Amino acid sequence: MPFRDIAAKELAKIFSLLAHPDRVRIIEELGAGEKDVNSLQAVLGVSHSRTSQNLAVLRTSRIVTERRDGRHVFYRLAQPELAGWILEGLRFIEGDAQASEARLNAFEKARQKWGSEAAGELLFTNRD
Amino acid sequence: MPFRDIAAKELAKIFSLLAHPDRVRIIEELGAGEKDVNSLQAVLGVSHSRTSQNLAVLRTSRIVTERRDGRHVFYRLAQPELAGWILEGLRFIEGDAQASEARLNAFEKARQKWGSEAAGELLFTNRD
DNA sequence: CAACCAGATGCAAATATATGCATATATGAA
DNA sequence: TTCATATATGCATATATTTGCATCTGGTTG
Repeated sequence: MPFRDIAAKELAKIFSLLAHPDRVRIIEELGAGEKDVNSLQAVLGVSHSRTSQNLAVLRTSRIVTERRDGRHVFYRLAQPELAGWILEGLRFIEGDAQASEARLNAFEKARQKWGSEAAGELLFTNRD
Repeated sequence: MPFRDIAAKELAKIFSLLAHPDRVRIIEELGAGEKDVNSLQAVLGVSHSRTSQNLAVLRTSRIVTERRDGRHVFYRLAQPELAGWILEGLRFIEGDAQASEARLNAFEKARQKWGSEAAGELLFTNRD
């Protein structure tokens, strides 16, 4: 298999790891610093099982790493720039001229929110 | 639904559009300029139907746009920077310290190859 | 010119495979 | 035992891949 195909396959796999709302949220949350499972679950507003399962996906693919402290397990991004890269991806959504007003507004808010926190600072400091 | 969730959902959807080896390849090929379906099919080495259907996915989500000329349909990236963004994603694969030698080599080659073409120039001109 | 043929592309149905989610159960530390 | 987290199972849904057919276009031939 040519290297292009290998690379495309690997990259596609990475995209598929990110192709889940909960996991996007998790990565963005962790962009602000490490958090334990319980905090994440509370913020996401989903079941602990679901949170744990999605963390398992990210952990298995080494997108996040874990640190145990007593009964709590704290997760952090293995590569913090990843959160920044994901935020940058928001640009392409915004760039979609056909996007609905509501959608654009949602992203504008999201960008302000996330942009003012942690990883967002990498990208949005000199924009707008 | 809070805007964070909307945004995460939309972004996850975009990731899922990219989470396919053929589509990654297509985007990278189109990063070098527009191409017709036949050329893409030849380069990818997959059936025309598969090529067409993956193009449909990208077309429907307005990641690519089409232009008809005679019996040929030429596709191009709606947002050329997208290819650059994807290439940048390669960094996170390379950054994975656990990655196998073979995998790293494949990516090194891919980076050189793609990096010297079209969209790659956006990113890799002042690196290495 | 009309009929026809072939290339290029799109689309659909059938099947295979993968993914997500909830429920239930397990581990492990205090 | 209880709290925090992880994993297993089973089912529903979604996605991918192949096969076959429909459509459109341009050139060719009668």
